[in-house]
Amino acid sequence: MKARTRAAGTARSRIIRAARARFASVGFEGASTRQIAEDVGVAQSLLLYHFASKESLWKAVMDDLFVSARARLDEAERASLDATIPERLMAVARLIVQLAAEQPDIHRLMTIEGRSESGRLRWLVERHLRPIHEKYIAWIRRGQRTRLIRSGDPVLLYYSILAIAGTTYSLAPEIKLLTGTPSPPAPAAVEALIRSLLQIETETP
Amino acid sequence: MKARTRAAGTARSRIIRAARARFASVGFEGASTRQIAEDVGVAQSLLLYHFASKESLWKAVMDDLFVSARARLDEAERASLDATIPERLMAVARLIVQLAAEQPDIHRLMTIEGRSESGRLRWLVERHLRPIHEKYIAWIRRGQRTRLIRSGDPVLLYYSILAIAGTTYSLAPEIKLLTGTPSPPAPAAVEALIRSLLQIETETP
DNA sequence: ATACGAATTGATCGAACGATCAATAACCGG
DNA sequence: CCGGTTATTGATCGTTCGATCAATTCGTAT
Repeated sequence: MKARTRAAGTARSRIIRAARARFASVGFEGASTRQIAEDVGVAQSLLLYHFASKESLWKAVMDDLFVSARARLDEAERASLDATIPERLMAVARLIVQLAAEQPDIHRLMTIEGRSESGRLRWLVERHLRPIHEKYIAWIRRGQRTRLIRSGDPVLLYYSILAIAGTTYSLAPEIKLLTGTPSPPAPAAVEALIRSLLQIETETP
Repeated sequence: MKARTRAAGTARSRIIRAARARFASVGFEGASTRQIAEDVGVAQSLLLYHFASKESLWKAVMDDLFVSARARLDEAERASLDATIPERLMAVARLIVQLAAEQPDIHRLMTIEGRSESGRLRWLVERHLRPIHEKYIAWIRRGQRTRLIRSGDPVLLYYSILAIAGTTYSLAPEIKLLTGTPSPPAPAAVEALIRSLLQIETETP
């Protein structure tokens, strides 16, 4: 009955992969459904058969991205259930760095979309960002109350984590051109920087 | 002979301003010369009269942005000539935060373009980014040699400064939607975060 | 005032855009 | 092997894209 054919699921998911790359590269308005279809090797009309419109394709890309990201975040949370709040936060930060290194597209997509209060941004905030962000910002607040995390605007601290992790890998081509270094910094180095940013280590200042 | 008419200069610069906003909003490929011309209130053909092509308009936007930014950076350097290296770096960082707050477009443009080793990125790196970045990365190295700045990859540290300053203000719409807070963090708070990131304050760990 | 160069416009080109639709190919339970 | 659902294609619509060009207005030096 509901059994998805192998070929169909494959085409659909390959379209999503190609669309993610295009959207991250040239933005929503700059990406063309014809170009994406050509990347995959299918007709452009197939794209609009699986996804009713360019916008719903974009939403499918974001869903695909965040569903898997949130699953891994939940896993990281469960694995650190009996640690202190700062260490649980670092476990999450470690995964964020890892995700940014694996898929720099995420950060590019977010930076491109976070620019204005568009309908797409509103959709993204309510559907995916709010559940994630509010939880970890609350964590930061809890850590600050017990002086285990440095003081300061929790939102600023949280977005600084995302910023460092994201730009390090999303600007890799620029950094490579600039320094000649072929490979970006190791996740461990980025994680160490975030740890010192939050001043997680000692109990009292 | 060479005297530029007032109206001409005005139209040209108004086109540059509108183009910067559009490029920052929807990227190079997503921006249309017609839309930019409409924003300014002139014919689309005037746009291609002042700038030979869409790409040369983009380059004019970048030149305009970086010429003024570099002038202010030079000024900040001169004003801190007799301070220590870490404090000179913080003077520069302060200005970077200020620039990011005044013109969040800069960071969006850079994130969008820094994505791939395109011709435009190469042009930008050689013409503007390299002279700026290499200087301050060298400053970080000098500060690290005398233990006045925390150890670690200087490139990672430098881009972390840009990342924190940039995303704080370029993602302001997203943060506003998420938290309801109408105004982004004050530059002073961002500057303080950067200072602690570089661990500028004490002499020995 | 007038003549000349710079600024600005409107019309137009071929190409590419998102979207729609009818026709065909592939799949699979009976 | 058949019948119906699903997947895929090719043709086409109206719109918009970057670019070109001739025609027109504007500003200023003479």
